[in-house]
Amino acid sequence: MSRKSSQTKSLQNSELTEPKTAGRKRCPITHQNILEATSELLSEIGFSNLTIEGIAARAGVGKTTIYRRWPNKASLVMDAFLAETAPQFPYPNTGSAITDIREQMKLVVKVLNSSHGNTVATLIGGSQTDAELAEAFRTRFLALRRAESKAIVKKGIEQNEIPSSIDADMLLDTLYSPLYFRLLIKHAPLTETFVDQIMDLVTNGLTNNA
Amino acid sequence: MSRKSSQTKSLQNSELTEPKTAGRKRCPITHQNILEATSELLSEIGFSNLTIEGIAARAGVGKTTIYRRWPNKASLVMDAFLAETAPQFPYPNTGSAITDIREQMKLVVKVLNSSHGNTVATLIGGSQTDAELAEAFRTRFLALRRAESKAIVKKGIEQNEIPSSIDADMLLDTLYSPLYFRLLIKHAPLTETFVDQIMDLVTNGLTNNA
DNA sequence: TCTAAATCGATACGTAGCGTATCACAATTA
DNA sequence: TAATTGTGATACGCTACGTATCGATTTAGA
Repeated sequence: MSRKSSQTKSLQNSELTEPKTAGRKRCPITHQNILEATSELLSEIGFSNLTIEGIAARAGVGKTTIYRRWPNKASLVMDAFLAETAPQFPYPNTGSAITDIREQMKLVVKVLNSSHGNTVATLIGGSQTDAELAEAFRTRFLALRRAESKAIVKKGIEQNEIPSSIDADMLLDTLYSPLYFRLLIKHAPLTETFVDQIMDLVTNGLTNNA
Repeated sequence: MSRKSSQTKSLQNSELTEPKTAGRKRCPITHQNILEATSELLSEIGFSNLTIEGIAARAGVGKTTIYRRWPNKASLVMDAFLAETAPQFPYPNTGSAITDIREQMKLVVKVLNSSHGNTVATLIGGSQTDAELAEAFRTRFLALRRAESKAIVKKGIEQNEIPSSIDADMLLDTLYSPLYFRLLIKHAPLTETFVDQIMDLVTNGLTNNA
């Protein structure tokens, strides 16, 4: 087991405190090319059909270089996905927390209906047999949006739009899960109308016939 | 391309109208052994790690025999899954439709928390890169339970528990998706309490602070 | 009873991608 | 200049794919 000193190789964002050692640097353009090739292939053929050799070929890079920089496919794919998708989910800020959430849900629908949707689906799919990918998806993607959403729920509670007895995780799961479920199963279309229906149902309730 | 006359090979349930031709019969015990080996391996290692050769070895069968009977892995896995799981989701019949659904959701939680849960997750996961598996999962598994559920919703509307304006598919997606989402993402536990919270939220609504 | 048809398990085949190792060369630092 | 590290190329053994072929076995019908 040879020790490679500067090996980053992780699911966290790279390059925090480079130890500054001798030797040739890793080319950042190569890094970019690999991430782009991964993104392209991911949306074209999906996670499980993705091969390191295929990515290397598309990026014009030796596959050794990829294995040197990422410990596994999941890690690479997650980096590529986040680099591309992180700026895609801005949170609106209207006066009402409920309206904020409703609008954000419609934004999620837009993204899930774009080419990114297939990627998200394929990542959740791959997570079912790749524990590292699953962990990366939870901590590096979902947890971030969940934290934002919880802040809005908190605002809603302070503004008396949402009862303080409500469990935020439960509420957010109830609102957002149907979007992901339709993305994954494709048994019914994923539309903005669907968002409105869910939101109306959850705000008014069945007994409060709207 | 040699023509094999009696080849069943489909995602529908086999043996409808056997053309009754000459030649040796397919051994039904072999059939059973293959399905059982598939179920075992599926819950042990998941869909995408499953190999036909592995199944053949476990079942004590030549892999040719499997390829002769099923067109692909998805088809075989779906047959194995349904043979094992079909009788697992009985619908309760209390007086109230809402209560029926609540109890059935708790039953689903039980199943998803059992070893079958891993299988369901792995099937949905595999569906993201296998269109045939996806189609089979929708039509041979989900559609059946969805039909049952819709009947209960209809009963609920007739009994004035549920407003007639409600879209049944939307309602059922809102109720059940969070269960599957927690199964797939594993970001929070899947409990009967969770079911109660969802049901309370959807019946009372946010404004009707329960 | 004999013949044609179909299944059976076993085995071999070429193909693809895995992850590792080794190479000569290039870039960087001390 | 010398030591160190990254780079792309190539070769390695491995596993599973899906197909083809084999002799043996079971079955239906003439």
